[in-house]
Amino acid sequence: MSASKVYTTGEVAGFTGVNFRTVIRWIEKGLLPAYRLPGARGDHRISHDDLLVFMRANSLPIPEDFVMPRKSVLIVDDDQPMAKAISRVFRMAGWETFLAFDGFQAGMLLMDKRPCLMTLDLRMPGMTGHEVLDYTRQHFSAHDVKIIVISAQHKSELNSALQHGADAALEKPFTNEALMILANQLTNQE
Amino acid sequence: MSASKVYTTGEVAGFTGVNFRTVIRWIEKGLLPAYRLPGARGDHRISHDDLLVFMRANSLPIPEDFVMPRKSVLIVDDDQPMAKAISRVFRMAGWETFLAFDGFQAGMLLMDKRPCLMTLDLRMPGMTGHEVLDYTRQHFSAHDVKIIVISAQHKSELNSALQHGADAALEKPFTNEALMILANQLTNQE
DNA sequence: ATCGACTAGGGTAATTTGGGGG
DNA sequence: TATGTCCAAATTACCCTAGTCG
Repeated sequence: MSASKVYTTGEVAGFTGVNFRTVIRWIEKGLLPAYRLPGARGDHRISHDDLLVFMRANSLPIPEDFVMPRKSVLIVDDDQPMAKAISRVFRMAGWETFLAFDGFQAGMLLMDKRPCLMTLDLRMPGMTGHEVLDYTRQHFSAHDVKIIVISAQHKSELNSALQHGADAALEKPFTNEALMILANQLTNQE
Repeated sequence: MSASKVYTTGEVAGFTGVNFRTVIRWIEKGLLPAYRLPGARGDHRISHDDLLVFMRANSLPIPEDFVMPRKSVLIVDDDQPMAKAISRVFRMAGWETFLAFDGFQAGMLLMDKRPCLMTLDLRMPGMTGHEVLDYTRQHFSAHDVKIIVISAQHKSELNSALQHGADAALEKPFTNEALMILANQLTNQE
């Protein structure tokens, strides 16, 4: 149940401040443990733990966002009572919470606080959930944030959101337990 | 990404105006903190922050492009042709430009790219310009971004925006010259 | 004037890094 | 986006010369 997060060569390059070819050479020289995916290209994958050992062994600076931060969630919902209710549930479970009541706040907090989870109400005024999903997925290769879409809309809307990159969908009304189980599932298998 | 920029000895030599061998000697004497890449050669890497401290401690002149990144502007406008037209004007003047067509993109790009200027159309759907202004001002005490509000609205609206923290207002239609003069005024004054 | 320690920078060969096109 | 390969540029260690200063 503790499948550790793995990185591509490009992500490791970002963490270490070198070119991705250099990362491949480290792997080829046996300096950095990695495995390869089946297939013609055979992409390299580097586990979080192996990379940490490598960086420590070579005295490379370790970025703050590399060591897994405390569990934090960005709650995006224009319905403030609803947002606060969700926030309460997460805080009871020991999470750090951030609230956004419009798209602008959501975007700022997402990049500023880098939460590991975002709940997104599909009925946000002035922004379609799909655009947010597409745009988020496009910008988050390394840091990835898990996204739970929440809505009372028709099920097909939620399914559509899943196809646009949401990691899970929750139909209103839902129980606190269902929410937290989903949140923990998504963030534990990092 | 939070991976702060790191430099090679050659780049530091360029910033400080000395030979790269001298940079290596600074490092060897412990004057300038650095780490080394794994491998036979063991290239040195110097972090931006360490270099800044070093240059200040030794009263070295600090190049413009070292602390001050290239002039960049975030253009927030749901009217894409208008946004692209504005972008073109800035790029002609050597600026780096980012475009946001909704509030979410604007928030993300503002925190991610940290532009030194933002142009904001007051008629953004789903977000009132005032909320954006208030919220931005609230979050940007340190990294001040200058804000130009752009609108065809009544003058009182623009004045109201100025009271909410905008640094300048521009009434449509406006000339490219007026825009660039304003942009340069706002970003040149420290 | 010469000496000796120190510093900045040049030359070379071996190696690494990173860019470009497939 | 990632890979393998080729290639040019950058970087290192080592040795060297010239200049500075007491």
